[in-house]
Amino acid sequence: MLDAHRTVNLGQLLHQAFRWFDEGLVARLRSAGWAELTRAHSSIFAVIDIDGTRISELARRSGVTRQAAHQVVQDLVRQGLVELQPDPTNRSARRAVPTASGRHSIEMALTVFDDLETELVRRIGADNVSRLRDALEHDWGPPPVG
Amino acid sequence: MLDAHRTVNLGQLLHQAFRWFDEGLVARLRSAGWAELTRAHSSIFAVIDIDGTRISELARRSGVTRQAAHQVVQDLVRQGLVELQPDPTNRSARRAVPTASGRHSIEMALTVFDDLETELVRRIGADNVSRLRDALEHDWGPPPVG
DNA sequence: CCAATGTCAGCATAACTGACATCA
DNA sequence: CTGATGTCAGTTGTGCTGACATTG
Repeated sequence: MLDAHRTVNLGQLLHQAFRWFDEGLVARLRSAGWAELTRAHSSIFAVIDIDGTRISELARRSGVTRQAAHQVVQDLVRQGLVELQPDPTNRSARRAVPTASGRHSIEMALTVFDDLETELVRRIGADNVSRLRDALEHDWGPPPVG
Repeated sequence: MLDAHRTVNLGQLLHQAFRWFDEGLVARLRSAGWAELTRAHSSIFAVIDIDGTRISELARRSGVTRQAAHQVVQDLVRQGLVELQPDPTNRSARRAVPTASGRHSIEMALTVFDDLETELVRRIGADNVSRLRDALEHDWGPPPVG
């Protein structure tokens, strides 16, 4: 019973599943020409709006600090995938807005997401995938700390 | 349709779910006295056998390089949680074996895993959790690269 | 005065690649 | 000779905390 690796825990399983998607995404986008793609880039790109999003909002959505999101956005700017524009509603804020090239990359990424999910359906069945989605889309609330 | 954050993808959902478990685990083990615990430690501990495991095998199970696993094992040795013993079947190999203190930590971790899963059942229901498990325990195969 | 935002700097963690010695 | 294993060294990626200026 103490044999930890035999009793596979849910956290472990979720990690493996996440990596399945992450590796698939990065591998395909790289081979499609996005050479400098890393996980940090894709995780920001996964939550950006087509018409632009504040850095602090990107941080909240992707679950990292403002400073970490800032760094990734600066790199995406360097790669020509997003532009920083002033936020008309707040002069202390700026919006990260995808460029034409960035929008093209987002389209690619969304296509890859679909492909990966389709491939998963082929491998474990549509029922399992939809049940997986159902469970994950529930509100789990914050991780229990106490 | 290009609004990426509205169409939440499975990879994103899996990442959030993994972090739910990971943060819960680390928070509880830390407050139970394991001060130096990090994700790297727990991910190795999650796959070690009670009677010892080769470093290269730990690497394969946890999905990192031999060198990365080596580093974490060295740190676990420093913390007195595992010992390195010669492998009787192969003189170029060594087994990382949990100490008494290490076995105690593994027991704690397994208890926390159970608690977290129980808490999740309370939040999203037993049906959802068991369906989640079912889907994740299928063999997904390697991430599609081509 | 306070809260949110963006930014700069420094630091810690974690995993990587490369290289090499040992052993089956 | 080849392949697996362990190890050392160097490097990169990633996110963190702290601090500060600006804006609402």
